[in-house]
Amino acid sequence: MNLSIAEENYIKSIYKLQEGDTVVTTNALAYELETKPASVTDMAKKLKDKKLIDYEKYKGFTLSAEGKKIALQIVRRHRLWECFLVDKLHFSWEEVHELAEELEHVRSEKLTNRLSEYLGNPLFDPHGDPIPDANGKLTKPRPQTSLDQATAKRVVVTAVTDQSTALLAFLNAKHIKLSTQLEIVEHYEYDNSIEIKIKQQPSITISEQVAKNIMVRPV
Amino acid sequence: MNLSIAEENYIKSIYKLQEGDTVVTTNALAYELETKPASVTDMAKKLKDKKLIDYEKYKGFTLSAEGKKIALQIVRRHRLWECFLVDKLHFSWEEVHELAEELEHVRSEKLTNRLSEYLGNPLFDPHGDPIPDANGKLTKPRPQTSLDQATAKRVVVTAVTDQSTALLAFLNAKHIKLSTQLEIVEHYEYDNSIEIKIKQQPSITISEQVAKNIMVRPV
DNA sequence: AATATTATTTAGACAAATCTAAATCATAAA
DNA sequence: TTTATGATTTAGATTTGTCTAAATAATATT
Ligand SMILES: [Mn+2]
Ligand SMILES: [Mn+2]
Ligand SMILES: [Mn+2]
Ligand SMILES: [Mn+2]
Repeated sequence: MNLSIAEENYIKSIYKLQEGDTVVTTNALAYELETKPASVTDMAKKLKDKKLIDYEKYKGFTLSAEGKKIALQIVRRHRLWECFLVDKLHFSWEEVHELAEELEHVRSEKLTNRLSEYLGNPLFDPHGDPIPDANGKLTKPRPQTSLDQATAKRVVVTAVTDQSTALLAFLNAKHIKLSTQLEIVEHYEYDNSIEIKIKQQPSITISEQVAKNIMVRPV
Repeated sequence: MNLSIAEENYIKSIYKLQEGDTVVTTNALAYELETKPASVTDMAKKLKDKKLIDYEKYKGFTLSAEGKKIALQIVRRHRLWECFLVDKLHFSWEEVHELAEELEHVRSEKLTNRLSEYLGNPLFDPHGDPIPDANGKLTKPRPQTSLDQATAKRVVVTAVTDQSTALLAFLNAKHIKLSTQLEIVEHYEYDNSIEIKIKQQPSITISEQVAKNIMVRPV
């Protein structure tokens, strides 16, 4: 199966939107890929012909087994490159997504596996997302809740849901990154903002919107 | 200047063929890029419009100053990725060209410079070719001759001219790589074959064709 | 149930990159 | 200097991925 970069991007986005097995709609995918619904319909036909998606007119689409396999390979490459950029080249986590978006399209199993080995076969990328192994198997995600739902007093950051540059830059400015330990000082009912403290630093208050996008686990 | 991958490949190939300032012909470039002369003419018009080459119908072409600058950036990325693949991921030198052919198209100065730094700002790639610095300046190539012209008795391998997988695989099998020290034992006039010895190993005889493509310097 | 709204598809067009076949140019040979 | 050969360009097509505008289907509202 020889896929173009465009086809790979579609496959990956369908995978992302589908979460489990929800049907993906034309408009949602167009929005995700910053393209137009008409273009999505065109591509849907191509991917259906290649048996990578199940698709009936007006009924939305989901990845086929083969499509899912390919999606996991792309996601694997994407997340491994993100690890490389952060761990080895010392990029900060909000910079790496865009670069990985291109690097992920270099299709070489040997390269991918060597890279993984070189990085110590990491299980999670810099944003806390699990990295599929060479067989496409995902590590079971660690038990986690969003920061606004957390009940424990001391938590550690495991992931960031919204990976917009804006949020990641904000977190960077506040020195909140993956594995950062937070102490939840106060939960203000008025606007659901949360006061948190990172050890050795003065406590800060973050909005509900931010807290919703920070995933944490106890201790 | 936003170039497509195809345009970048053309620029790089023109750079390669032009060596100094020789005019590049349509057919030569078509052969190099494994495409057809008609396609080259089409692209020549585009690159001329973008002022990356000087081109008049039927007169061949050369890179403009801007084109040369871009070529050097692509070459820099290509050779740095080759270093990465060999030094860090332990690929052998005959495998890396193809992968670098894709990785070179990720255009990010920051990534390129970080990668260079990470590798210790290497001056030569795994095939002995010089790596342009961030300003496009090339290290003066070391004084070298092809193995069949060498006069010194003991030489060290500095580059390989023909980078076909076939030759590189042959050299690999004979344990000849960059920086390998060779002792020239005998030069047979009959077919211009050369008997060489790598320390600790029985001597071997290589053909003139191979010797012509191995560059060496004394000591 | 009829109508309005929104989602999706179709029709037709365009740019990029390629190709084949035919035409044209440059030049080497006679 | 004419002719033959090879190199190069042009004309016209094709594929891929995209778009706008119009048509149609699905769904929500009255
Ligand atoms: Mn991508
Ligand atoms: Mn990520
Ligand atoms: Mn390339
Ligand atoms: Mn090289």
